[in-house]
Amino acid sequence: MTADRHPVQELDDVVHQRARLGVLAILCEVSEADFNTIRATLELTAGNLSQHLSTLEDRGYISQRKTFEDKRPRTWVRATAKGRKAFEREIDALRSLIARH
Amino acid sequence: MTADRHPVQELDDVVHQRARLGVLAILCEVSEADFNTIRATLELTAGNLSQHLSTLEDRGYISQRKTFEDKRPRTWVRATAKGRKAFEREIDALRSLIARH
DNA sequence: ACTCAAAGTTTGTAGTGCAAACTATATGGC
DNA sequence: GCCATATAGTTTGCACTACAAACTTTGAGT
Repeated sequence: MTADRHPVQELDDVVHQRARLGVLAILCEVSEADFNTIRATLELTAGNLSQHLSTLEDRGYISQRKTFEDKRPRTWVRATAKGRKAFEREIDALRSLIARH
Repeated sequence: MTADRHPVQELDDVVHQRARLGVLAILCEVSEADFNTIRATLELTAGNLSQHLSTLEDRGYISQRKTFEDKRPRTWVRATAKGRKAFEREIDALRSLIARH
């Protein structure tokens, strides 16, 4: 009788957060997205997004690429393999949560 | 061109939290559960669960029924209609998130 | 009586999430 | 040229949250 864990226990706190979940969701759809597109899509303030990206980067879930386009700074973001895996795990956990329902 | 909102924007912060999501998930499976069963299922400390239940109660998502059984206090918890609806909305949002994937 | 256990609640602290304020560069009037 | 406004973010400061440790209360064992 293995005490099966409840699906919510498989959730990663870094991933299971509204803004960051949105960021990873976007970055798992497209290979790369720029700061402002993410900001607008999720309707976050720039400051808020900036911090969440740092958190995700510190965890190795995303990478940021700072470029200049038309002499203006522009930040491109992409999910790392680790980040994609973490997102997959979240999705799996959510799937089993929904499946129970 | 309606700027469709991203699914994560539909997530309710009170519901979209590991512990509370677990509580609601359990309470939407069974009509009533007692404090310690929830605590053990989700592997939460009593103090932690106590607070999350208060949060959910303040929001009107659950109701608590304090009883005495064998002269020992025992707390029974159930989801309110409002709580079930909130959980449904969360599930719907998660479903569309997963669907995109 | 004294100790241990059960069932929670309250309290204190560390961490998180958010927007306002700030930095830096570019563009448009005048 | 210089000031105002815009763009693209980062840093800072505060309010809130989440967690566990400490506490409360009653019961059972010896």
